[in-house]
Amino acid sequence: MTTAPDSPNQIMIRKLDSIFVLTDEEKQALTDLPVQIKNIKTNHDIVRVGDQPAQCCFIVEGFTCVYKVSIEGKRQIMALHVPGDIPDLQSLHLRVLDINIASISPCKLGFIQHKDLNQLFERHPRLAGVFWRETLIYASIFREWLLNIGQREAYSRIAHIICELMLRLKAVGLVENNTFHMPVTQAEIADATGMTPVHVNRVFQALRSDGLIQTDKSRMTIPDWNKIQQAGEFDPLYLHIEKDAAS
Amino acid sequence: MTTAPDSPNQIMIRKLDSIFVLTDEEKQALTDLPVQIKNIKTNHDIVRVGDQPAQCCFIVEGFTCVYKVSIEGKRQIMALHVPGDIPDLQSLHLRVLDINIASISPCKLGFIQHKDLNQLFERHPRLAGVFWRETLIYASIFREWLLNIGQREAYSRIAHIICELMLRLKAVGLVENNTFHMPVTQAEIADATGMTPVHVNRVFQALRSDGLIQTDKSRMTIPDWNKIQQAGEFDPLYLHIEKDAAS
DNA sequence: CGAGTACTTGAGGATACTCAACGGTCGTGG
DNA sequence: CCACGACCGTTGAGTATCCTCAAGTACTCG
Repeated sequence: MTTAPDSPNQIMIRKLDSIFVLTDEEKQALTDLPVQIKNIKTNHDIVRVGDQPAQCCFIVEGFTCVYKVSIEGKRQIMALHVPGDIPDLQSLHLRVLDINIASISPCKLGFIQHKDLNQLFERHPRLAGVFWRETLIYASIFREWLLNIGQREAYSRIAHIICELMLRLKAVGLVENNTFHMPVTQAEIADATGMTPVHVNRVFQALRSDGLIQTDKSRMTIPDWNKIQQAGEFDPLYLHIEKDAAS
Repeated sequence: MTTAPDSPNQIMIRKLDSIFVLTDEEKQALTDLPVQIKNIKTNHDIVRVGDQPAQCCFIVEGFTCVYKVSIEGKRQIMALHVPGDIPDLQSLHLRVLDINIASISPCKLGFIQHKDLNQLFERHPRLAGVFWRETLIYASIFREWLLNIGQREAYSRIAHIICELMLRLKAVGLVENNTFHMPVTQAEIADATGMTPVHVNRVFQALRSDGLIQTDKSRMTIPDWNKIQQAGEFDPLYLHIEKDAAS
């Protein structure tokens, strides 16, 4: 009685439901949101600094990242986004974007008009709180990354980011047998952790030889969660996940 | 006809007005918010990881910081807050705090109950958007700090943080003749920039001898804005300030 | 099969850290 | 009024983590 189970909106609903349990009515309202689907290629800017979008997008498939480039030309990746995430939700209240968002893999995106979101919030005031909460969790992740980059050494830093991705993918049901698709290059990990690709590569080798990760192309397997969690000093409180999706 | 001009709420109103111009009616509603004032000493935790506060606070006087401690015992300061700021506004939608907030100078704080805020939002829906915007700007600052720590070298990093503080203080009218009160120790700057106090000290000496800053106790003077702005690669877009307060 | 991209390896070097000690200032109390 | 402790800032010497530069190897795709 609920809805088309394969509507692209479902992945976003699953994500939101993982951080704040939704009623059936709210899920229905979200399912009915008008959405425009677009496919984009790898390494394509979705929005750029200075843009003033009238819409935001959520990820149906693929990974995106938020980045800025320093005047010296160095790129910092500030966030990675996985299916279900809404990377530019902030544009709802910050009209002028101060960041770039790009795909780092082939992506399927769903675009929602701001006006449709605002209408939704009028009818379902609790949902405004859920979306607000979503933006606050992104802020919380930024803070954790600050701790990560500022205080942890390279080995823990990379272990931490892998732990985070695994839990976030698990929340939307994209982890099976401790294995998940992670289409992130070592160069991108480098830009996300404030390191060089060369050093990331060396740390990856150390993580592999210590049995913390197994990689095969872009598939990542975590043989021993406790071990990598400890290495990454990972405490999931900051993700504010309330409910894990069973996969 | 507005209100008691010296009510403690005014500093918060001035801050909010700087990021989203308020109507007189909205200012009045904010002035009427019930507030409890408390004075606290330096280096005192206001809230801690795991707390579930039913209120949030704004700063009337003094500076606070948001911090976390890694398992290795290293402290990362993720944000500095100045008068007018609402450091724990996120607690409105993230019930369990994942951060600590502490004073770094003697502070006067105003506490607002969550229920009073929610009531305010019901009567003035636009204000909910303003407070949401406020949390989004904090997120934007976190992102800029990521760029700062991840990609810039020590000299620019410290110049940048000084630029930011000056602009934020200017927005609430706390800068006179390019001089402002900055009660932040070098050890705190170190924890905020992911450096050691020793190295911060050396960079401060370089900044002084290059004529970018002048310090006298906790008073900071910026003789040449363009120079330090350039050194810090500082672009204020990310602060999303719409209106500067004249001092 | 060639070009592009990602990954890997080596050697040398620089930024920033660690450890340790000293000086200056301020508030407190005898 | 001076002595004391506490905190902050400063300086020096040695060092480690991570960077730079450079080249070479796999893999994928048209």
